[in-house]
Amino acid sequence: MTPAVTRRANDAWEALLSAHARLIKDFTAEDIWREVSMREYDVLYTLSKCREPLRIGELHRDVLLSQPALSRMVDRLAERGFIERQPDPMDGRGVRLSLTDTGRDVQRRIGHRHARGVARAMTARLSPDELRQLETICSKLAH
Amino acid sequence: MTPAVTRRANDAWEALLSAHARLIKDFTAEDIWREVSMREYDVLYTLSKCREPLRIGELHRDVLLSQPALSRMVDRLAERGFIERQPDPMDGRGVRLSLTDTGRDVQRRIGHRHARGVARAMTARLSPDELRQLETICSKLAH
DNA sequence: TTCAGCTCCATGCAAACGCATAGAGTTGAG
DNA sequence: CTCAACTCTATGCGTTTGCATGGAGCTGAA
Repeated sequence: MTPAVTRRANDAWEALLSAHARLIKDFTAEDIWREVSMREYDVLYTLSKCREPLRIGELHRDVLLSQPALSRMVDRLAERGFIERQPDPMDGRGVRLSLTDTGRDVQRRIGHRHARGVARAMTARLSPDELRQLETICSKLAH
Repeated sequence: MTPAVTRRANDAWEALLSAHARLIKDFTAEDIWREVSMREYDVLYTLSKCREPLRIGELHRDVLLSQPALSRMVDRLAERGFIERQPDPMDGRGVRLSLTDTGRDVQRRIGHRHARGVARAMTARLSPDELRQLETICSKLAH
């Protein structure tokens, strides 16, 4: 690997990091996180994408939290009536998580408002073509 | 804004978020964070880029931490001898931060190893052209 | 010059985090 | 069948975080 490519890779990572930080700050500043924090929303959103109940371990692959932190967040969200924990009939160690009706409702409501903020921020800075490129490239990075 | 563009914007953001989470996890797993955590490194790195001492407020623009959290992280890093706080002669409220020699040394050492990990991860998934596109697009998002 | 309003950083405090580890359940070699 | 090794989730504990706020210093209109 040439020094030039190494340099380019690091510049790209630094830019990604800056973009992420900037956008997270912008989105956090939006006044829609009264019911759930952005991190909690992330969990609800991930669950909303799956028809079948998710194991905590599977959820952990998508969420940037340690397993214990995620376990406790699930505690709180269950306590508040947003998600439901059920023992996994296939595996006595496991837990199956699903949204409650309330949880699904909250996710949809917050999600709708959040999505508008995301669209506003992204389209203000990028062309449709750039949006497509970004998604393609980031998808490669994620897998 | 058409629904299709809104959709595209949200897909791009979701991909960016996934890529970020995945890479952060990968980099965190690297065995180079004995002396400083990745978040602490981020502060040292930001300071290393600036010739003149930085104000905490300026640092705060680059780092994804609340102002109080950053203030305390600076405390700890100063306590450990990595950075130096000096009163700002121009502004009695302000503090000017700079790396100590030790801090600069640690930043360089960790930075070198980290950069190799970054290059490895990024070039394994993206072509040089994609790296360039990613940097261009993310730079637009960051400003 | 004064002082109300602002900016900057630090601190009190409760919530949330990560690391290490425990406990319960699964799996596969013998 | 047995049991050592492994997987999955939860818990103990010290650290770090964010929110609310405090105190000191700046600034500009009166």
